[in-house]
Amino acid sequence: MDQLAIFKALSNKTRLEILQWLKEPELHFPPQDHADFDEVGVCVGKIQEKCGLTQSTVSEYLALLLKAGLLEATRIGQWTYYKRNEKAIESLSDFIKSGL
Amino acid sequence: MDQLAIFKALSNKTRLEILQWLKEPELHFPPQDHADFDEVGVCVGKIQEKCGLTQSTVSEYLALLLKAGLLEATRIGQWTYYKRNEKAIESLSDFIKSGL
DNA sequence: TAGGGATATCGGAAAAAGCCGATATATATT
DNA sequence: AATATATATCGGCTTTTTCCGATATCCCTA
Repeated sequence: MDQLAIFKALSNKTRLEILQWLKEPELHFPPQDHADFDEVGVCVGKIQEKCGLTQSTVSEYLALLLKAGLLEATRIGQWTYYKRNEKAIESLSDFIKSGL
Repeated sequence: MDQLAIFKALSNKTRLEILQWLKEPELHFPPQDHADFDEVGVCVGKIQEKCGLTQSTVSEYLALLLKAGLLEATRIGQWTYYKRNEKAIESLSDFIKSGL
């Protein structure tokens, strides 16, 4: 767990929002067929629409959050679904409380 | 509490280290006269020595952590002492656990 | 009130991050 | 195999961050 990489990933408004949207996908994204929110998360395209940034930027943001360990990715067909890594987020909280 | 400002403040190796050093000042700084670690913290000069960066840089880093709410400052004579704002750090941990 | 030490602020050069359009890759369909 | 769609990667321009030296401010003591 690279805390510096995690904090860098979190030090951007859009990336913070993405994490928060993914907390309750059904509240922030339209219903999706063929993929369960809780199981695999939300696909890149839907996240991109919500962000209002270009596809490449959002893809890079998601890759960064993934690399920091805050998200998990699942490829299904031509879609990549991203969801939160709740364990990592809890670990971060614990680290701040006792290690920071 | 501006989470984005907080994460930006934390997204730097030296600033992270400063926060961690200040957690146990007696372990990381030489004993100081006329000022209690627990009460007021550590003065800028000592933190600067430990960092190995210039005085201006460290002063700015401390100001940034202060502005983010993660540190508190006390001026005594010509010295400014900085210590952790434990309440803010705990709030951050809580925010990550339940709000992020 | 003059001088010295501690800290803060300013201006700038270099490095990194933010975002984009173009292009590449992967998968599905025909 | 050709095409279409979703996502990833690349190159580059712009903005922000990093970190410095110089200078200003604040406070103490002579």
